[in-house]
Amino acid sequence: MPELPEVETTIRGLEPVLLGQRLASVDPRRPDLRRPIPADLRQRLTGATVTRLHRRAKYGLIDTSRGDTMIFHLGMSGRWRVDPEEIGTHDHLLIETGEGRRLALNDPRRFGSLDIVETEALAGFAPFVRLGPEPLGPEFTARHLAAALAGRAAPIKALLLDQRVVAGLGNIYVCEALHMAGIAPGTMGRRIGMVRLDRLARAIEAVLASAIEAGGSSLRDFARPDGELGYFSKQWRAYGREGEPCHCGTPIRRRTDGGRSTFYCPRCQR
DNA sequence: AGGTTGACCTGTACGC
DNA sequence: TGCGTACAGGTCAACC
Repeated sequence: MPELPEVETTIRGLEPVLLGQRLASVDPRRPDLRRPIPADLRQRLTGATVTRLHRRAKYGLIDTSRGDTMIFHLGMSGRWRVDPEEIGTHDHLLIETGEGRRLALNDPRRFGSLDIVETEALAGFAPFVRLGPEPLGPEFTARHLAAALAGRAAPIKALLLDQRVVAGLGNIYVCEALHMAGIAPGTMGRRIGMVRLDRLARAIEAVLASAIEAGGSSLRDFARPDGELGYFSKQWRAYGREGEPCHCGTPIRRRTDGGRSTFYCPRCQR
């Protein structure tokens, strides 16, 4: 679930619960997820007030009045549960706010992460150092793609999954953007000219924007205690649609690249 | 250096 | 019902 639009929607859903609130308790339930959870995370957050929630790539950022930022990554299976009735085995971090709201970071596969860094030092946080531009920001253009893909022989699908090229795309939205742009996933990066790169950049922006909008339109569902988000209406044109007709009528195909499924239309995507 | 592969974890869906 | 297999939205280290 968690690619850029899902993290963005998560941040927007957490905002009404956390923004301006004092963190009455912050309780890691295990020492690590994908990597160790900083031992001082609890102490640095407890009693602090949340001043801002934002996002970089697929990372959620929670700033506090003490000059710290908690950084969470949802991995493959992470989500925040709001006011859960019970705490389960995969609730790895518990938070209670000054007004008694409770949050649980739930992540069965534990591919996610939790970190805390000084807000001023965010740019130096190791996973951020080499990230490419935000796809919905001003630096992301066809020109940027041209520079990033110059001389690259790897397939465009792999290049778009590389967070150094552009930050925040995952398997679903790469498939969707390539389908929308009419580019075959196996095309070598260096073989894509400016006209198609321009189409690709706009497709990426459009796919992400509409996914965020779809999430945002049902944000009130976020706070359901079961944690089900309910807004993943499957409006995908290619992803998960093997055998179903593309808008051109040709059945969508699925293949495996580097262990990941790729969905594409063999007629529309060249 | 760039490109590719496998490992990390658990849950779920499906075929027999 | 039970068992085995395939697969899942992400990174990152280790290899050619």
